[in-house]
Amino acid sequence: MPKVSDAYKEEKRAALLDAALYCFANRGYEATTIDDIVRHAKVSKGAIYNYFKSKEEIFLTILESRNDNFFLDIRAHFHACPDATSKLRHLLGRLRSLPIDPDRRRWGLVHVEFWLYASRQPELEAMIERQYGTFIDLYQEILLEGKASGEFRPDLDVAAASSLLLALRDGVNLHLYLISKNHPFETAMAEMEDMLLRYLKN
Amino acid sequence: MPKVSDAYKEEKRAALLDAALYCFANRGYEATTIDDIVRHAKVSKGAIYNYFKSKEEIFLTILESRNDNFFLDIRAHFHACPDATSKLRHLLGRLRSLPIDPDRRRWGLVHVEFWLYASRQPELEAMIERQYGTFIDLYQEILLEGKASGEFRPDLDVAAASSLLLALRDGVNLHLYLISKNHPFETAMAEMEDMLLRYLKN
Amino acid sequence: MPKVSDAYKEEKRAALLDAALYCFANRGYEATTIDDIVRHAKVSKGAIYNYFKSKEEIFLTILESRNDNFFLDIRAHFHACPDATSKLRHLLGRLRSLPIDPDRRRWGLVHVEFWLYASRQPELEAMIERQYGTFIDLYQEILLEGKASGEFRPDLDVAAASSLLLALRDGVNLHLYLISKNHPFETAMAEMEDMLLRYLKN
Amino acid sequence: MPKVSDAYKEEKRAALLDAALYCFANRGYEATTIDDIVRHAKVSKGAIYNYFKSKEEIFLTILESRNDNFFLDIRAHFHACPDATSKLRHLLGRLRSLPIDPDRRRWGLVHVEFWLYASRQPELEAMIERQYGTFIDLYQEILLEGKASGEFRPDLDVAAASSLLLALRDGVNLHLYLISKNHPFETAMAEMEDMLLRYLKN
DNA sequence: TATGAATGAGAATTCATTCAT
DNA sequence: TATGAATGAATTCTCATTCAT
Repeated sequence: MPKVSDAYKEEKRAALLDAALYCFANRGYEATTIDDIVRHAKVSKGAIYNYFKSKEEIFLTILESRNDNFFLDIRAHFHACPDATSKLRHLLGRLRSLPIDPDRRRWGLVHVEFWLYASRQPELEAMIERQYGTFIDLYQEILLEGKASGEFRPDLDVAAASSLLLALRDGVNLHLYLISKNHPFETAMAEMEDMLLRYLKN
Repeated sequence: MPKVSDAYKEEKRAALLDAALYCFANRGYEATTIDDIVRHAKVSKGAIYNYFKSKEEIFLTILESRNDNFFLDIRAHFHACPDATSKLRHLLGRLRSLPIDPDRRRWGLVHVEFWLYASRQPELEAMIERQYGTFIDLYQEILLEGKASGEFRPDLDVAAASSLLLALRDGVNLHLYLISKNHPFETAMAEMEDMLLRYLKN
Repeated sequence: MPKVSDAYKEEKRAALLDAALYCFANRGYEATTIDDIVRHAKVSKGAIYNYFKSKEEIFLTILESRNDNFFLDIRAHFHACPDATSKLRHLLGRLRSLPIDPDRRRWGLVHVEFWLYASRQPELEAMIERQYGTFIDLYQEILLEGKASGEFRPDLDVAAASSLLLALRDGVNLHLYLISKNHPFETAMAEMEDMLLRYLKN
Repeated sequence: MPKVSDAYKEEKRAALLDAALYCFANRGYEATTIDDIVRHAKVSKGAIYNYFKSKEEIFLTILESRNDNFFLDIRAHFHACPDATSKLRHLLGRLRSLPIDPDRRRWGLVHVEFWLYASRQPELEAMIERQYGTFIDLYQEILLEGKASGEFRPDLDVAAASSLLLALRDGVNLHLYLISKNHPFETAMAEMEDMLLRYLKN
């Protein structure tokens, strides 16, 4: 049985994804070559095709996995949040930590790159919609909880508000990624919280 | 001396830019080849290099020009706006018209692509900062006018608020570009206006 | 009769040759573009083809003309030379002046470039042979005169010696063109004269 | 791990260099295309870039290697030469063998082409100077040995004479490469030896 | 004749993927 | 499975020459 163990394969696969992630983040998806990735993973060029059938598959796998992990992480943190407001604050807090973490900033760009990439390819539309839907659901859940608990005003339009919040989050993300200088991060974040709470709480 | 008129050259240049714009919008900057552009412009491959020295120059020229036109257009409309609130409403109104215009939607993606592109190339950083700065100035102007006229609350942090508004706008833009289905545009826009006015007016 | 005067045409032709000469010398034949030449001549790109049918023709015309002028110049100087030895010294003196004249050094490279170019094209072989023959004739003439006058030894093999002298001259030329640093020009030239006279005079 | 042996790679590399050498010799460096080389080497276009990073690198590699081999060969032959005169004769003898070997003649032209090429590119100046210096050293060594042994006259200016000899050699080379017809090779070579010995020995 | 825009056949190089070992 | 050499289509840009005006 010359077949290597599944654990070994899984490990190698993960190492390849890590290497790809590193390269995508630093150079961008298009600019990253298979050579870059295998060099980084210390693996031969042919080997990578035993694990993924194309560069695109690597890209999509990473995106999916990061998204999944993101949600797992969020959910874990939510356990410690007694109410909707604190959940919202937790989400906003994540944005706050971005400016000081260059890795996460670089990664944000890859996410945007994926959006662009996917938006040109009809067969990826479903993937975008799904990811988008998952976020919308998360926000709606919080808003509904807040309405139920009386934290947020009863006439809040949950569907519209959640898509608005998501847009705001992504816009702030985008600017954080792209604009590095002379940007009043701290106060802008505080203002954002202020604005949101005025809007949600009445 | 039968050299062609300046008008002819200008026209041809514009036609090339149009062709490039069309291709960039449909395929994206990276994916668009010079061949695509010249085929679309019904021009030989060499001809385009009489007008632009590289594919990148075409890209940047389009970006700059669209940005300039955007501002001219905005300023023109502002003349009809008596106060800061109506100016803000005008800006928000532009977002509203996006969903029904597929061309503008496609173009939004090219804009985002430019941000990504520029963010990887240090020599374009200045261009990003400049474009960003121009928008920030526009927003600050409105907010200051609103504070002076008493439309907006006197303790508004203009710097933070303008960067917040810009982020919100770009986030909404992004989602409009990317998410085409099941998106409650209309109500989300109304909510956005509601949220902003609550925040600005107190 | 809309035909311009022949004098005008001749002038323009000369100006084009001058411009081409300048460009060839500075960039080399291959690297020089028609655009370079017309830009330098302040002439339109199409015009040059009214005077020469190709870039190659310009090249060959210049080479021929420089060669002719060279001989005219030599002959003129020879009138002041009473004997073979002084003629030879005059030719050697020309080499001496090379190191201090950057223009002539640059031009030497174009000559070599022509040799290379011509050596690959059978139809130019005749031109090389002709130019070579003209030089050989010149040297033979001097050597014969020197033998007749008793300046040079009577058993000198004029045919072999002239081709030897020419090779020596071109070798020195080549090194002068190519090697710019740490080259003992002055003493090497004196040595060359010494060597030649020992050889010729016995 | 069935990666090919180093010997295989070395062989392939050598085969590519041979193909390039063949093409450069027949068409010249500039005129030779990568397509020419790979067609000759019966290899795909991409393959060559696994061995060399550019056409220029191929060129320089060949030049360096031929130069190195030349010196190894010379040194090997010198072991059989008892004195400076015989060493000098050996060097002159090499020139003699040129006319009958068309390959070496063709190669001489590529060498000259390299000089031209290098003389236009500042970063190659060092390579020229180095190769030139190696030759000068070789000649100086012989001349010094000849002076020490009393073969050559004691007042010989070694620096000047070596650069003179080198120029003579390259001039003769050049003419051999370029002039194929009606050239009294044999007698010219004998004359050259005669001239040199008169000059060196007094 | 003069102009310079247009042409289009290359040129060097890249890179995802394949495949013999 | 692993290796990395091989493949070759695709890409951007160049430039001598042509040609409509």
